[in-house]
Amino acid sequence: MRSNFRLPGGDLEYEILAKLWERGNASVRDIHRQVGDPKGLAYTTTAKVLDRLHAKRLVTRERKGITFIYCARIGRDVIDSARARAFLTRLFGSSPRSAVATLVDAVESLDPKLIDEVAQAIASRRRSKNGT
Amino acid sequence: MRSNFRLPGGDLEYEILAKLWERGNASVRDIHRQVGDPKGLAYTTTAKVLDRLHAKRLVTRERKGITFIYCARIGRDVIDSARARAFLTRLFGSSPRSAVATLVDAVESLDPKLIDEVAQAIASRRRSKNGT
DNA sequence: AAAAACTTACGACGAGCGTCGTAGATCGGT
DNA sequence: ACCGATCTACGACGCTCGTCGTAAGTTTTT
Repeated sequence: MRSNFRLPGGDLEYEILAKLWERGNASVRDIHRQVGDPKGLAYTTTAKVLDRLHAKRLVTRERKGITFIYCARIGRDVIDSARARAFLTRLFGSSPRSAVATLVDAVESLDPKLIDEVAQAIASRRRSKNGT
Repeated sequence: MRSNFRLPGGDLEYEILAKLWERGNASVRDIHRQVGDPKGLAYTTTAKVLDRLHAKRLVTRERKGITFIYCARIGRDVIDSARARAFLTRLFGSSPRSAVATLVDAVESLDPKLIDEVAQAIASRRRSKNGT
């Protein structure tokens, strides 16, 4: 197989994984305090999601007494790229060309300023590619 | 409420809707021949999806004898924009800035040529915005 | 030690989708 | 009129994900 893990498939999973990237490691309680609780979720919901993340091999966990300390196993860059590619693949479908314009429109409608960042990202990419 | 319909939530739904945009209108059989069958799906699968599309008010249908003739009710532009925004919103999460670079990377990794199209789309957008 | 608080394990439910199978209605050819 | 082909309706199943509740240990507090 290509990869050893499965992507976080939902928003909550991703958000919790993100918190793990941010903190380095954390217990269910920690994550719950920072993610689940503010959303009004039950403690066991947070625990369950962390469990699924573990089943997907996205995180490791280590016992510390009765508690598990979770830790992201896959880097943010890896997941983010894969996720972005997955989104784009779905969005582009069979006609990438026409989807590009739609995508740019969407970026602009979400936040006009972001367009400049896109342009900038492309520009710097080109600089580093074409020597000079 | 904001909108009168629900977005196609899955890839098959979207693909079938796309075929409807392409053809203007079609029966289940038509769509099945062009989408479902090539994928090895059962006829009733195609029918069911068209049914769900109808339940989501994305298509209209009109009886013609015993058969239904389906027709897209919402324009492709509307759906595509909404879909693109939904994707981006999920992808960006709380930090749009950093996600932009990831997105550009992903576009490039899928097809390097697409980057040029993005740049072009942005350029033309700017032209039409800043007079001149 | 007994009670209260906390931890993980696990089953469950609903909703969304892809996917069928079956049932009942209808059409068409012989 | 009858049989087979075709159409729609609908319930079902598997899977994913968010969401809980409960059970069963462990730790802490009193």
